[in-house]
Amino acid sequence: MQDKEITIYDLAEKLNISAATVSRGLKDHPAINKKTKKKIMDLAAELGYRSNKFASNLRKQKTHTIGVIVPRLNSLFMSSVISGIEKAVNTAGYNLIISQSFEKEAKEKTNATTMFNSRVDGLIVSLAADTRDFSHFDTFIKKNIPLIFFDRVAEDIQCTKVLIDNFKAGYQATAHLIEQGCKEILHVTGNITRNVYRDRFKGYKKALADAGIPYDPDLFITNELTEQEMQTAMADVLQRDKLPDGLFITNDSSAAFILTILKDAGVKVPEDMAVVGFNNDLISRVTEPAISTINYPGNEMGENIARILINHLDGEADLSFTSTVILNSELIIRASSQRKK
Amino acid sequence: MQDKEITIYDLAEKLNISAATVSRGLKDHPAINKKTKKKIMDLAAELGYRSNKFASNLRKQKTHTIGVIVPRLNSLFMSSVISGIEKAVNTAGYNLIISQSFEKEAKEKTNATTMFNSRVDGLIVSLAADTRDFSHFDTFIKKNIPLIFFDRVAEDIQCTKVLIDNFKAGYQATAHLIEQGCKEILHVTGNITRNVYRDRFKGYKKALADAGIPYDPDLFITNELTEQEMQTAMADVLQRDKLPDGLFITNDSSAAFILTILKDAGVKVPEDMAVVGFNNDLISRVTEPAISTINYPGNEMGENIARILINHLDGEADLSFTSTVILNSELIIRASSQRKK
DNA sequence: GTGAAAGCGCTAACAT
DNA sequence: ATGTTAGCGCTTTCAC
Repeated sequence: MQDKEITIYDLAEKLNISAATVSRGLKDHPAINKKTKKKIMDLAAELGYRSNKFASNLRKQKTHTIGVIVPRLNSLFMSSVISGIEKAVNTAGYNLIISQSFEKEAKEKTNATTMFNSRVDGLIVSLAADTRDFSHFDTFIKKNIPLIFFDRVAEDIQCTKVLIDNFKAGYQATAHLIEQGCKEILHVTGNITRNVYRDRFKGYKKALADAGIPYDPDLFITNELTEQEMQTAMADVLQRDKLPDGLFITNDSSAAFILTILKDAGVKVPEDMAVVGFNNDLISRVTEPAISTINYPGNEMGENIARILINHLDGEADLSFTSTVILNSELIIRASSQRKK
Repeated sequence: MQDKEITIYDLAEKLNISAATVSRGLKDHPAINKKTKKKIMDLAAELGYRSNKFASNLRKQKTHTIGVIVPRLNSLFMSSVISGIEKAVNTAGYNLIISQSFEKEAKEKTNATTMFNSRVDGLIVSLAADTRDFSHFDTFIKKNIPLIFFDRVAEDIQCTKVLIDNFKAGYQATAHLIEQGCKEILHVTGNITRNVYRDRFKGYKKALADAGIPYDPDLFITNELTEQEMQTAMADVLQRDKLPDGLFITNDSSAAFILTILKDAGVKVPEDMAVVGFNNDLISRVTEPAISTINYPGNEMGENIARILINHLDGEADLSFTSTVILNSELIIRASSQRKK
């Protein structure tokens, strides 16, 4: 440390007032004289005073920190959610700690522990692909630390959830493929114990049913969504006698990757197979053909999440804390699925 | 708060020892009897004790928190760097606060202030595209808070920098295009006040010079790398009488986007124009044709950065703190630039 | 409108 | 090997 850190005592001494008054003045306490306040503020600015959060948190037993655990940060969707959260949180004077589970339950658990030990005032989570056990959230619930899930939610935990209507999105994507003349629609998705995948799958099945197309289990592939597994799964599909004529794939990166596999196999998109992805990541726009996809309001979702949490923390909206917020999503039609003019 | 929070005093009382002993036992102090340690540990686990970081930080005047400011998190490169940093930092018992500047100097400044007020023990930065003024880092330097830049570095600030040899990478990319028969190579890049872009540009010019090709300013485009600007810039290029026959583009997303523009304009890649990108993001592999690119070791970079910082903080390596670490990069040749078998 | 004083939970110098 | 003690900087109750 170069310059010594300035404390409220230093300010108090120089102004010949008490530390208590300085403390109050700094946070605009109503009982303090305007002039005194101004003197305090000015001196603080001049001396480069910064409040010591540790002392303050220690005293107040509140950290003004919010934790976020997400599977990964490398999608447009996630970064817009985070950006939305950050915006709302910053303006409310809270800090953010972000960590990634890399789709692993084990990492999610240690992340949750770290968050707990950092005494976050609230926790925002989108679950890892392989999380089956939710006991790492028990400590939060027990201590009444508010918990919000978004996108990939834990359905058995009673708390606020913010997500899109995955059933509807799955339905729309599938209905669109049917409308384009597809009859054998392959659905490639993640593990359906996770709500997002299960609901999309339900929407897919309902759209088939509504169109009088029987559901064929051979046209349903679920895996960990890695390139490796996509490769294997598609190799298998492409060896079948009867190829599917439509693909509904649960995320754009996988859809883009599968497009390269189809290309290598000489399958024409959309003529032989029409393709719909999910997320509206940049990647869906640069492939040849561009991929039809479901667009989700990441930023809006982030801001919503943060606002709900902060209102709760600031004690303004205790009541509606265990609600579910559904945001709109939309189908964006591009060349990969467009067969009719 | 539900259950009251357990403190070392609670543990001390139940075990009939002093709080100091508990404190020492908890951190495995060598002078404490093994049996006592075990008793302490066991009781702590049983009662769900968690150390109060605020008290500890307040006392130790150290936060064990490291701040990271990056332009954006949505590239494979950035997420691997972060992942590398997180890994190294976690194992060393430090926490991480991550924030994004979204390529804006203003946001970078407020982020830096937040980090400063959160009293991070060290700060890791990759600069926003439009940062010209570096005064927001002065406070860190003045207070001797270690600062590390990576990738997009501030050259005038004396501190550790971790990056790749952008000159070499730019040279390789350009030389490769020349080797493929390109004579009119357009270089599209960011503002060359930023080291990464300037050095790539220098490499580009050197490769041209070495091949006896004169540098043509019309074949050099610098902008903010947004889709909008790419669109405008390429529209201009495509109207020229003499089109370039090679493109060296400073990042894969832009390269992928430009590929779509070329496609719309009926330009064949690589026949009419050979294309090389930068970063080896997933996106470079899914376009048609796949994009040749420069691969950078994101994870390795992250781990390096974190280790250097932590060694410094833990007082193990004070000396070499103002060094520059150059990591290897490599050219990956794909279809977008391959004209000769 | 302002001050005095206690205490948040932990650590470390010093003592034993 | 363990205990005593003081203090990190802030907030807040209770005085006046």
